Amino acid sequence: MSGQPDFSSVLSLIAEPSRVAMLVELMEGTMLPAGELARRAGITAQTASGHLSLLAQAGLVKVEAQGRHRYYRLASEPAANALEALLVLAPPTKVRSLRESDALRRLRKARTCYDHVAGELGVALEEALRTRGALVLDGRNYVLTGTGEELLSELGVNVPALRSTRRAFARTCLDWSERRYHVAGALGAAVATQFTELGWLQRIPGGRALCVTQTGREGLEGAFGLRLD
Amino acid sequence: MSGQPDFSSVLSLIAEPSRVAMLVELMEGTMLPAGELARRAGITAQTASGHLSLLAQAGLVKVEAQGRHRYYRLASEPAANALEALLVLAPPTKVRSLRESDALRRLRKARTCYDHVAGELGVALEEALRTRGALVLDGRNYVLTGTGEELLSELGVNVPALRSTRRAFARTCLDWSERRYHVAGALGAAVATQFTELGWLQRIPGGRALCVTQTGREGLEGAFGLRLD
DNA sequence: GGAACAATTCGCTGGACGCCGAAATATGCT
DNA sequence: AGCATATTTCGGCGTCCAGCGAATTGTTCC
Repeated sequence: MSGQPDFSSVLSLIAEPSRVAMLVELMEGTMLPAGELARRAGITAQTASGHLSLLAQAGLVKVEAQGRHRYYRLASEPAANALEALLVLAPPTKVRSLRESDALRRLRKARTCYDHVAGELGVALEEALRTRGALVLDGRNYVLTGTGEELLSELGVNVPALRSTRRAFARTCLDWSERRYHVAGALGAAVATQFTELGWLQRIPGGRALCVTQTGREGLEGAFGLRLD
Repeated sequence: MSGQPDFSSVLSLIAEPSRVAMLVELMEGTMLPAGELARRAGITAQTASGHLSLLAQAGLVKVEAQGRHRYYRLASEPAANALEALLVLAPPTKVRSLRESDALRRLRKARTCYDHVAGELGVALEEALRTRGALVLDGRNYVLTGTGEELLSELGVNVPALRSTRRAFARTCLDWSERRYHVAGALGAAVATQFTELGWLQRIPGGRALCVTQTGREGLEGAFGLRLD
């Protein structure tokens, strides 16, 4: 009846509890895969997929395909602004449980992404390798230079063996906590394995979290000049 | 699992078509009786009554009884601000004016956004200043040139005083009705105040609607070459 | 090639809610 | 008092849609 512009369609899209939960997760500015968003919103992957499809169609989020993952992020600044304005109206913020917060912080620090190193450590490692001329970005892949092969070989990584496998040698992988790329593929996996072998990293069973040992701190600083907090 | 602040309850309340229509009507600042709101939203009195009851319960509107009428108005400044921010998300203006409400048309024309001028007037003002070389866009801010400072000083705006305040000098602000930028920040507020002081604009107390006086029309054309419909 | 995993599409169901008709309450007018 | 108007409450009806199970597509790993 009322010939008003359609305010409510976008608003009701945001209003739905699961959807707004996912949008809030994205407010941080990070990109998150669909499955992770589903988990955080407490819904199944199918439901989340439907929601994300609608949000993308409305131009609220944008998606970037990365292998079998699809990373979502907030599309526009007005969207973030409106969400912030809502904070004023929303009832007082409840505090997240400390346990969750700790887990999240640990994951941010260092974790495995499938079989390679991600998180701050993974990103820092990638950056150190590139600034040292050991690694060069080439589209979705990395090229390991002679310098890089020498450096990693000294640490016990058998680079020639990796090149002969059918698995992609060194792929870029997008990090959800850092929103930057790190090294995946055969090389990434081998580095993670070798660092664990050297006692630099310890995997926390049953999760993706990684722990950097004291030996690891020293080793990483010696080999790559990395200083970890 | 939902450790989130409860965005969705407030937002879904706003998102409903009939309710947002009534809220937009109230954005003008006037108080309206329940029956009038029902008529403008194109619903029956019973339905509107239910909606208004919910909105009042959520603290978005307040009610004042006068005789057998009950006058509703927006409850708070944060509520108006949140509406302003949310409307930015609405899809680009469709076929304008199928049967657009008078209130909405007035808000489109000229209104205050927080404390500065928005709507067609705000956008036209920004455009006039830029084409005259008085204002230059610089990311999220504007830079006022010497020409601009001279121009505004002639109208009685104390520009140097504005620069010494801690508030951002001149920010861009996105307009929901025009989908273009206008001038906010200390400068935007000072301009709105000064224009009101000069008798060019009249503000409806407690509301966002602005009225351009005949003096204002002449003054705006003389100073900025603005021709208003 | 086959298994595993991420993500999407489809079909269905149960619950939520906007809407109005009818009736009730409250105020104002004559 | 009697009638008209303004608003609210109640009960039901119809619709919309979030949610999940099942099946499909696409990618990675062995």
